[in-house]
Amino acid sequence: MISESQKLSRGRPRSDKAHQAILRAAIKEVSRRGFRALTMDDIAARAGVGKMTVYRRWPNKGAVVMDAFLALIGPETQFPEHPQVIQRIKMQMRLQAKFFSGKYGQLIRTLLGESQFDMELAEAFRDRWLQPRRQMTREILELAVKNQELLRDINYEAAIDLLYGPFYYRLQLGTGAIDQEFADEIFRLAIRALK
Amino acid sequence: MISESQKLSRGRPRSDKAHQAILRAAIKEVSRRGFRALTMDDIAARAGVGKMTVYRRWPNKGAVVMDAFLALIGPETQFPEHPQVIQRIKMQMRLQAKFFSGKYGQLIRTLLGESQFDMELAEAFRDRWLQPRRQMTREILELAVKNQELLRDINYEAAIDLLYGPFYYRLQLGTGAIDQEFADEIFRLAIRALK
Amino acid sequence: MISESQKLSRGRPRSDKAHQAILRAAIKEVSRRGFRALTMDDIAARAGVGKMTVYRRWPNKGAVVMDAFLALIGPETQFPEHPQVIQRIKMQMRLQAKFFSGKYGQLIRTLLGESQFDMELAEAFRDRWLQPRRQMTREILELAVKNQELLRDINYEAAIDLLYGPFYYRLQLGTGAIDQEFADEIFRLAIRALK
Amino acid sequence: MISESQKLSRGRPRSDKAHQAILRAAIKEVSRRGFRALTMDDIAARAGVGKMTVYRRWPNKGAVVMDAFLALIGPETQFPEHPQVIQRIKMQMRLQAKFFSGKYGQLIRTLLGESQFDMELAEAFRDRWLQPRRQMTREILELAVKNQELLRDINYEAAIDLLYGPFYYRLQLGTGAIDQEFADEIFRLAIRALK
DNA sequence: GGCTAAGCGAGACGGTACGTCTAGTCTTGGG
DNA sequence: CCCAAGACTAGACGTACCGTCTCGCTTAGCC
Repeated sequence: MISESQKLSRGRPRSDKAHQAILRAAIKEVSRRGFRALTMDDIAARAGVGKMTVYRRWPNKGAVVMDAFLALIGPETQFPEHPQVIQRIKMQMRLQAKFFSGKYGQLIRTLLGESQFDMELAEAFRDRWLQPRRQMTREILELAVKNQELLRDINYEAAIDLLYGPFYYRLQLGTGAIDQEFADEIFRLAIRALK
Repeated sequence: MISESQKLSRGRPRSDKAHQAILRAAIKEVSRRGFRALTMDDIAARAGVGKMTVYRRWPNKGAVVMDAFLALIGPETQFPEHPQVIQRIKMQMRLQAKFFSGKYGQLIRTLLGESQFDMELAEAFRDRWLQPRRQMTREILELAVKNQELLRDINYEAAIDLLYGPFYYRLQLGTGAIDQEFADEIFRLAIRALK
Repeated sequence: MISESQKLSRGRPRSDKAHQAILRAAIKEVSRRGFRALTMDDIAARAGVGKMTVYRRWPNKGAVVMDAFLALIGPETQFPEHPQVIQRIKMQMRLQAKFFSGKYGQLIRTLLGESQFDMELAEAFRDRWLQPRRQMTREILELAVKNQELLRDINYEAAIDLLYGPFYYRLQLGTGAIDQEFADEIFRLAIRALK
Repeated sequence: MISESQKLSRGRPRSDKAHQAILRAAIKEVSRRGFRALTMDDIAARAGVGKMTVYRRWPNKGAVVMDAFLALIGPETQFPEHPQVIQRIKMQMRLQAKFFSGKYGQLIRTLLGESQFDMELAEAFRDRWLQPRRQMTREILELAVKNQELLRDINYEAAIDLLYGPFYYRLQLGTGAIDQEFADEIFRLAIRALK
């Protein structure tokens, strides 16, 4: 936790309005022009903000766009409820398929690509996007094991890689469509491997 | 073949020495400084070559490095022979695990990352690196089906994604080690799904 | 006088301590780093004062430094007494020579240079530094005329320019040393022209 | 001398067209907007040139404008011919008065002001603008001495300071008009001191 | 003794220019 | 027509400073 002493900090407090404006501008501009063509000047200008205000908060455009992405669309792609627990995974995989092939698929590819050149970005992607979803998947798998829907003694990490690896593979390599059919087939195969 | 028409071209022929020097320089520099920090000037200077000479042959640094990569390490990671055909996949997956976690893993990550911003690079990666390996895998799977080592009616594309997706996933996302244990586990699960 | 109307102002009165601290900081920092490298942030920080407190009192760093300069060294370089009135000018020119070639010569150059870009600063320099000295010189010259030490019908403005122009010329252009010898020679020539 | 070996230098030679365009742009823009408001981007844009091309040749805008000034108007303000040699100085002083009070007077003030903050600039001003004129003046004075128009044993440096100091003093301090009357009066007084 | 207006230190704000860097192209003389 | 060298245009980068604004907090004089 950041200590209370920082609450006592003096001087003008950072503007939340500027913060939000920057995130909105980042998403808007990255959608309009793509990540590479996007510039910090663009973001600042579109947000009606000085460049320093952006750099005070984020070290580079990758970090801005990552934060914007996570703030905006993090809350989506939840695991829907379902009486039969492993079906929750299937449902979420269908959502993910739709998500990856839609307008944000390109954005994820971009962030993932950029992460290869920026360790902090990679860490943020892992910790704030990937891990929460892996954790949820793991809990569901554990429950399914307890319900005897799946084998005991699953290697959970490998199992999750098997379920989701193919999605990111197709997203990045473009070897085929990411649609409901694909999601269902991967789900079918992976579950077959675990049952 | 395009060679004959080039024989007719007038003027000084392109120097193969320069070509090789550029590829060597690209590999050397990309290893030393990383892809992002690498510049075309670096490559040209290290190769003792004018920048024009590089641009005459490749449109940007991604393309140079991709070519250097494929020329250097394309021949490796073959599918070893094995009497039981699906074991050839297992063997190759072990090789791939070693390869991905070694010094060239970083390079692949980089090229893959850069591909997200450069369609031509992505295409080159798909066509010259990925597809030959997928094709080989497919032929082996088809042979295994014929030998009744695997089920009939396999969705080959999905099957290959299931086998290799987890490798690229771990390579890019860094969610775990890529070692022989991992390779064997993914192989075991995927084959179990197909048998 | 404006003082009475200010007495009526309500609220917290301006802190004289802050005022003095700013002037001291300005002199200290401008000596240490030079005028160009000096920033308002520097001055405020060194004075232990908010930037607002500086800007409430002066419009820019030129004005601060000018005030600091005049407050600090205004009282110096007086015209010494002498029974033969024109000798007072000679004495003062020697003082000025010492002053211009000493540590404050650089500061005057700087303020004069900055004045070329700032009308208010130029005005302040003229009205608060130059004119009092020109006025004093004029009175001495008039007295000398009355005493028949000099010709009647002197063009006083031109005469003063002749006396002091060479000092500022050497100060700014650096064409030679500004020492007692120089002062005496200029004095000798100028007086010769007026006698 | 810069050695001949530089003539052998390889690569594309610096473009004289760009060089001239930059100097023209600098003069045009500095006249239009003033020195402070002028920016390197302006100069480059107006010259149709990349910023690097400007920075490759000059370290800052002061240096560009100084070079532009000297290239453009250096050739002017010569010493006219006259049968009585010291009259040549009078004539030149009238030209200088016209020059200082005209459109380039402001530019000289500016360069002189900027020189207070930039040693190289000050040096350029001294060596390339001031010294040639001082040298010419000195030669004329020496000739006048030989012709017995002036006293023997003149301190030439002080004499030149006496002649020209008042011009720069009025230019910089604005204590009065710089017109023919002023020029003639300063000339009359200074020559009276030397005769 | 409480009210209220202005000043206080701190530091974030919008803006602008800086000087550096890289990309990809062009221009030399020479092979 | 290719080569090495290096200058070219274009434009993003991240830093610095400007002069203003916004906090929570004094510090006075006036009721």
